[in-house]
Amino acid sequence: MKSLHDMPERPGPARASLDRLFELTEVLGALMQRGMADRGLTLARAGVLWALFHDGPMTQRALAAARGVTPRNVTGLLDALQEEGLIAREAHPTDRRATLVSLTPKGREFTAGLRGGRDELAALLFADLPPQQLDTFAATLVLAIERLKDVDSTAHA
Amino acid sequence: MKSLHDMPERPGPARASLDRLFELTEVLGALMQRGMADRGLTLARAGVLWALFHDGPMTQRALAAARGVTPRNVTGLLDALQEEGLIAREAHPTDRRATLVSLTPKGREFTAGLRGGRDELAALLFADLPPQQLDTFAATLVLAIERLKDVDSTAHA
DNA sequence: GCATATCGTGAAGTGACTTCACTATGTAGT
DNA sequence: ACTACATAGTGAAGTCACTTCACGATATGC
Repeated sequence: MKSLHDMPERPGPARASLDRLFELTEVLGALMQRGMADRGLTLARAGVLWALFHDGPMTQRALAAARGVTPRNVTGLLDALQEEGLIAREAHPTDRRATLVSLTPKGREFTAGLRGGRDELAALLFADLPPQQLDTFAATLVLAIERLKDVDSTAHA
Repeated sequence: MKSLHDMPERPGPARASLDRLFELTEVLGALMQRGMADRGLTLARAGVLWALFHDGPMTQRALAAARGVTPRNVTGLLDALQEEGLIAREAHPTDRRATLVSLTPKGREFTAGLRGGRDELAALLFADLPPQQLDTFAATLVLAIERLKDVDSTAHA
């Protein structure tokens, strides 16, 4: 008969894939961090710029929700970005408590550069792959993301 | 004739896959961080434990190289782990400058728990996938990791 | 109007990380 | 053996992301 402990001895394809995922997370994270450092800012600050680029001007509160961090943290990140001239704080037209954050021209230019870098990297990584392989890859990624989010939400309960 | 700007308008499968990768990096990172926080420690500290678990006792210098951080940082992480009773510093048998770091029984127990959690997650994510899909996925991951490392090393030049 | 929720921010603190300087020790080179 | 140099770990000081708590200013519901 098969022992309950037959499986754990061999890696198994599922575990191997997850380990690859961990490795990729590390490498990709490091690469992004380096890329941002070369451009003179940090991942957290770049994330704020990216959110503004995608969704347009918004309040700091909305930005905090979009980035999943505390409002207080957003204040600090924006202070730095404003110092660099990449974002601007304006008065909110109707709510005098809130400030409306938007990209300056310089911020827009910078963010367009980011987008270009991303597209370049995407081409470098995947452009030469057979469409079917890339499809399978993307579909599996989507599945993994979905299940990970599930785990996270049930863990919060 | 086709304009040079035909392509950038559509996302394209390569860019979509890379964006998924970014998303997964975020979600997986958040999940790991939460998992470690629940167990009473941080990602950086857990990484040190994991390295010791895999490669056995080693000097702080070796640990720094294995984790890709500065030796000074290792000192701080080990201080915390030693406080928790998860690692022990012993005198190096031949080199009196170095300290040999090893897992305590408590540290080994803890790390075995981590491994169990990883295997559980792997099963949850991938166990029910057709072998061929998982193979394609893993192979593409390996390719992406390899190319990312390439980019990083050439960028260092 | 008055209670209450919300917006941003000062104050204070944590964790991961860095660089620089310094001591203690190993390793040559002559 | 003695001098020169590299290496192991750590104290000091600082940066960045992030948190919680408290507070003043405004909005909003009743």
